[in-house]
Amino acid sequence: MRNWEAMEAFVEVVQQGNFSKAAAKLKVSTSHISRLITQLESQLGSTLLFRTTRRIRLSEAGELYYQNCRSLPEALSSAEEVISTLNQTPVGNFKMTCSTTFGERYIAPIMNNFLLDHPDIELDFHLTNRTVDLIEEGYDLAIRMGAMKDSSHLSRRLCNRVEHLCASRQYIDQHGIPHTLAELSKHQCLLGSKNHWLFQENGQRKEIKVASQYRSNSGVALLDATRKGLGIAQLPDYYVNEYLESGELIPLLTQYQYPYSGVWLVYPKSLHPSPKLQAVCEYLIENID
Amino acid sequence: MRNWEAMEAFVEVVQQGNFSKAAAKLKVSTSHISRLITQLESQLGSTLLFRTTRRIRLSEAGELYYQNCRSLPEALSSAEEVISTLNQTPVGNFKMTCSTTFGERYIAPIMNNFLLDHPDIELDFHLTNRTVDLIEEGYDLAIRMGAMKDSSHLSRRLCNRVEHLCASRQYIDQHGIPHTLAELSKHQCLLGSKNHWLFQENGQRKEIKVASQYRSNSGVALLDATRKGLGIAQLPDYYVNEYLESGELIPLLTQYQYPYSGVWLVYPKSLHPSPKLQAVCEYLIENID
DNA sequence: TAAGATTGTTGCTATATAGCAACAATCTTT
DNA sequence: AAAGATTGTTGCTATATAGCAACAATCTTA
Repeated sequence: MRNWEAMEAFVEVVQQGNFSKAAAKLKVSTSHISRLITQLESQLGSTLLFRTTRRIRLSEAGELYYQNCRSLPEALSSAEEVISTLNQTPVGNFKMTCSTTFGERYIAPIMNNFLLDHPDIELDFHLTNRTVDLIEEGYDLAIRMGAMKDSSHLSRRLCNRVEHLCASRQYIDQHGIPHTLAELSKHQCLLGSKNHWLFQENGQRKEIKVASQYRSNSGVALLDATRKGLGIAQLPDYYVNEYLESGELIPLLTQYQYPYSGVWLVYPKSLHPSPKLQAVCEYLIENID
Repeated sequence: MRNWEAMEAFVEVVQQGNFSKAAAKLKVSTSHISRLITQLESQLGSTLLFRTTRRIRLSEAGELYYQNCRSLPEALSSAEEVISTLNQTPVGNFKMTCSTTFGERYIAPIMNNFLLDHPDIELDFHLTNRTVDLIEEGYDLAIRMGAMKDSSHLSRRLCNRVEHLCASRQYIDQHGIPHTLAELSKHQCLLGSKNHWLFQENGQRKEIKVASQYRSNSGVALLDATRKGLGIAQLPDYYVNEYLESGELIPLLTQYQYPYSGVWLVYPKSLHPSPKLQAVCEYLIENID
């Protein structure tokens, strides 16, 4: 770990012409400056400046060292300033992901409006039902169904979604209506990305693993299979609301329906969230309904 | 005083890909690295890198900061290297001063030989009888008659010179020979740069202030005045030896002659003398006789 | 699948450090 | 010419700091 502070002190001493002014500028004591310079000269094995009690003069080595170091403090300041301006306002590239249908139907319109208000933000919006590794793949934000527990992420509830367990009239006519969770094992269960269904029994969250001969990470495919009577599926309200209303699909086991299958904003853990992330999150929460 | 070490730690972490390797490279503990990064992020008010326990990834702010800072460690290293090579061997510009005649007659020939052996040294040799301010005017070395006491300089004896008090035969015939120091006040005293003469009485150094109607900072002028019988002068042996031998000038008060009126190498105080200074001093002392 | 290895973080403490005050050496001013 | 102001240096001490060890979270390997 090299002696950066001594270098900065030296450069400042040269520019100010004496130790006292340099100390004042750097907001440290002159004794500190004095010791830093002495130490620097020791490390370099070279006298950098000759000093009387009143005046200083650069040695040839000091002149060389100064010429090579004078730009460094400015460079660091400029680097810090860039970050500072980045912190002032939401700007930059924003990479986010969301499940396909929910994204297309709800998130994309909100984000597009957001971009109209924030022309300095570039959006990179990946719609996929794959659960991506945020940090690994450099995402700023994911919108996930159901909260995830992960030591390196934080999450924030975006809105509440109900997942409806349902089947087509045709399927019910053939297989009957299940009345308990246990009865599900006798039915054709159509699974999505997760290999369990979420219910609530006596106020307790309950994850039920069901055997399945059908899986798809596409809600659209799942919905189609359900409508064609291939089995029972648990689908978010925005897929099935219209079919439940029309009576094409029948809600099942509603007494066990989990009330808060939330939609979450998930982002990498950070003590200092970027303005762009904050702005996007606020805007989404504000405009989701 | 800005946080240079944290910046260096950050750059190293980015380049090494993790905290541990960066710590090893910088020869500090990982805990130190961890705290430096945390502290840097706090100061900048921005998360620079997202970290799982196993992997890190730059945030947009981190990427920007890295791009702006990556060259700084190299720059400092290179500055240090320049000084290091400067320390290896005597090189560079060497500015020195000496009294005119002594310089012309003794020092210049030695320095010219020195330059033949050291083509990398550029000499700036000022011959003057003015007592220059070494530090103020940027001199590396002065050659002075008589040691000087000064808190901001060091000195080293180059050789011994005897200052002969003498007068011309013609002057002695007219004014007689002084036999005591007190008698000098009755004589015409020709003064050089200093306004006193140096003697020894009972082993004690003794500076005698003499009234004078003639002063010159030029030894040549003083010698000429002495030879023409204008008065008594105290002159270094290299001015008068030939005339004392020929009998043209008569030595006076030899029992009071100060034995060690030395010639001194005087240079700005420094804990780490430059190789060029050391080389010049050694060479002069080696070759003065 | 489980045990071991490796990662970054945090509490505790020995160590290093920075500031205060006193000092010596000039320079300035009256 | 003398007193006061200002400079850089140094001893002392309160404070900050860096390393150790323990830890939690993950990845690797058998």
